Amino acid sequence: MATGRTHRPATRSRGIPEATVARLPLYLRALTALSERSVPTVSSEELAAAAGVNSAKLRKDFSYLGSYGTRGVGYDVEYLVYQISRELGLTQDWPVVIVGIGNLGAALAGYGGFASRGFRVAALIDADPAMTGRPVAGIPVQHSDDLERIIQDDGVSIGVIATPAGVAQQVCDRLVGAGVTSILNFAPTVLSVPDGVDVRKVDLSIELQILAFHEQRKAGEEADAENGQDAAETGAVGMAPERRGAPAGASTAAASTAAAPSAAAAASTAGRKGPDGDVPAVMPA
Amino acid sequence: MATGRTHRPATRSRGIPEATVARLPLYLRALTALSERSVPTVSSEELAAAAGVNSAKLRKDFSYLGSYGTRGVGYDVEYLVYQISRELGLTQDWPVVIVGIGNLGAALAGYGGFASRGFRVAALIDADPAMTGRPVAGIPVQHSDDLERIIQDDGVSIGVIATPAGVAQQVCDRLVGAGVTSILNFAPTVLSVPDGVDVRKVDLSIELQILAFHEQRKAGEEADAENGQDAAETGAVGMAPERRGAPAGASTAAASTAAAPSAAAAASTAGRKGPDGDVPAVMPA
DNA sequence: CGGTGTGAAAACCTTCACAGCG
DNA sequence: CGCTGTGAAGGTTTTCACACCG
Repeated sequence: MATGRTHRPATRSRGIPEATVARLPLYLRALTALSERSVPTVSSEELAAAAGVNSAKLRKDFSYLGSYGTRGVGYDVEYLVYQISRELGLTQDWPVVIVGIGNLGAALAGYGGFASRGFRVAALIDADPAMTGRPVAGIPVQHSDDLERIIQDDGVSIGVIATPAGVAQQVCDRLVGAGVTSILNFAPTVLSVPDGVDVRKVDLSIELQILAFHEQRKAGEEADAENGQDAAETGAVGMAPERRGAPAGASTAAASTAAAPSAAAAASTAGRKGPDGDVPAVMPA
Repeated sequence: MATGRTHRPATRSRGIPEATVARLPLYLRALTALSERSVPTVSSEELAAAAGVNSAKLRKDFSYLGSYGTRGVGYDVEYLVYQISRELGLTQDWPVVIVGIGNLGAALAGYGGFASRGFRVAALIDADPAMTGRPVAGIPVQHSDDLERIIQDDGVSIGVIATPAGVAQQVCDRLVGAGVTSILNFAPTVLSVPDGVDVRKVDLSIELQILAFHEQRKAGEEADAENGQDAAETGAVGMAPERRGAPAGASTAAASTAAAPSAAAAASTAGRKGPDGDVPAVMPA
């Protein structure tokens, strides 16, 4: 799903499938909510609904952890919370450092969901000397010169990168060099890391792009009386810009973190709707 | 995956597999970078490396879009940028509203990766009157009373929810009611939406939990000379807090992995409805 | 020759449906 | 009876490997 390098071809013997691991946090969240409301037991059906999956999947997932339910009754909420927490490694405390204290880094620093799950923000690190010492979410920002020392002193094994893309790889290298073996990357870049280091990435714009894909599809369907496709190949195959010379219009912007415009720019050449600001993007019925 | 409800059992005829759609943005990013460096063509091998996938997968992915390469040569960078952009629906402008302007909402508002891919932040909306009118990332915050009007006036079909979990569902309902058909949810809650509405979620703490799982596994491996598993079922079945009526005496719980309180501990002590809960990045409702 | 495009095989994940147990 | 736990079926995704073409 997100591992940068790291092949891990098959999870060892008692391996829990990746897909299952990725859902355990969902179950845990739903269970924690039930626990707060002092609900003692829950059926696979109910819990599945609360977690947004179907019950067969949930039961199969739990079957990888062991037989923790009671037939005819359901699951003991507290017991399951404990089992899943343990499986996820949340019964221990994980010190985490966040590197890059911009808007996003600050948001992460203050995110309640970390602390409540055993993740302790051990340090905030930024390369800007003007930030040094300033408290963000109650934690003083430290200068990146001290990165290695901080990692080692606190025994940090998980690092969060929230820097601009341009420096993400070198920050990553330093983190890894200092002993970090898991990285959560918010910078829109592919990080390369040695074997044994896990990388997961979160790219805010990727999710939006996936939504746009489906959104576009919806729009197309409406007007798809006889037209076979999304006008994909209908008459489009030959309508690309100019293959060679390319538009190259308003490139080179070097916005903040992100890459470049060009994507949408290329479109302007083609026959699509006007790229102006009033495109009626799928009006509701 | 992330769809809250929405079955979509099979993508229609000309359907591109979901897994492929999810990777198109990665390719696009890599291609955009090449385009900026004026690289004219690229092989599947090179592009795959830049995008962090393997080349067979990339070629298969592209084969769903059509035959856009040249055997013996590779792919024309500009041409591919255009084709992928079009496929993703990025050749048009997508107005987006962000609801909940806390730390995270503010970070999203200023995120360069949106604008550069055809997403225009049409409005920032918050329920706190004190925020109203205040510019964030250059855009004035509007009050949530005007939510419906804003959506309709701007023809917004994509909404981003960055509110606390507690109000996410009602914000969602209002967005959908006003015509939004795609939602990107940052609140740690399962949203339910009517058919035809897509929901994708990003949960910052889930990614960390998945990392913790693997991190724990690494730690276990080191000391795994003869010990079969993570002590998972070895003798652990009876070692939960108190199970139902089970004689809690057995095997001193928490002896192995646990020992440190935190997530599980806090949860099992019942009560706890406290402070943080699951709020993403702040802000009152 | 070099590299794409793609059937076919393998791996993985989800769903079904029901045996079996509390 | 009700609900878990799970083999087996079905579907999707990844990988292999090679035919084919510029």
